[in-house]
Amino acid sequence: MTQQRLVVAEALAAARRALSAQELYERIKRSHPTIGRATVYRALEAQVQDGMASRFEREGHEWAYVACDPEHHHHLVCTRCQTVEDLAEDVVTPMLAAVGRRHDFQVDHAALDFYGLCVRCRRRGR
Amino acid sequence: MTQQRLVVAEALAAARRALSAQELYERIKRSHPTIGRATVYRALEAQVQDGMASRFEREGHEWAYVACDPEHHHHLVCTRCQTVEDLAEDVVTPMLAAVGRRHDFQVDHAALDFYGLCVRCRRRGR
DNA sequence: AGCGAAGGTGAGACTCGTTGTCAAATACGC
DNA sequence: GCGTATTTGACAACGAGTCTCACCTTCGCT
Repeated sequence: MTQQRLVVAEALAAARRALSAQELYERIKRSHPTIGRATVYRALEAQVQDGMASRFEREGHEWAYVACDPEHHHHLVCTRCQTVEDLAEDVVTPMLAAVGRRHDFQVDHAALDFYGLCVRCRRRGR
Repeated sequence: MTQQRLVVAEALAAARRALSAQELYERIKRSHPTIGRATVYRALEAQVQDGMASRFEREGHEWAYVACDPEHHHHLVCTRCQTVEDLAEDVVTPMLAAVGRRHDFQVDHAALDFYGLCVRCRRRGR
């Protein structure tokens, strides 16, 4: 665990919302001007690998990353403010079971992302 | 609806498994050598837009496309043979409801992809 | 059918997010 | 502390996807 990996992890965690690699790189550069772009990309990749972050699709062919604790890999993404909420594990487990039961399929892992409006944006919206 | 869009749609449907845009382009070029790369990409994009295909992440930063009827947007992807199965709608609906109930979140749409082994590969595997 | 507008196509240049390379710097086991 | 393995930063390279533009289809309208 190096200094830079920490910085990247912290920056992502601090954002508390979905960021593309590029956006994150630019943010970090403000406080750590010497950091290399490749370093940020590599750190993100490593985080995804280790389950400390996860990646999903954003509008229009773009990857976005969010920090997440290793237990929660599924998300509620607010399409207005880009805030990301973890999906409670106790909702996921029955889902996986249901899928395995209904189809004859051995689920290894899943990517469950729900897009919509969070409470705040919904209230503010109208 | 043009000739080329049809060709792309048919090629994707015929594959019956997940293909990257590049792979699909190369397949189509075998039978239609004059087709342009951009055309295939644009056709795929249009199909995703219209709900005739959908896109998800494959191992290691790659997009993959599958044909699907407009009703079924969620998939079971076999990580061995890349076959894609539609997720039954009657499993999805309760999921969305459960999420909306558990979290105070207005789900607009969701990307639900389950990865694992299909029956065939599981049987053949061991 | 014939016309005209609107939009799609093909070829290739181009963009830009991401990855590879390599010498220097840093982390970690002993 | 000491040596090795790994990571870093700078930049070059790569490549999937996009843009451009002249030409060609499609389709509504008459």
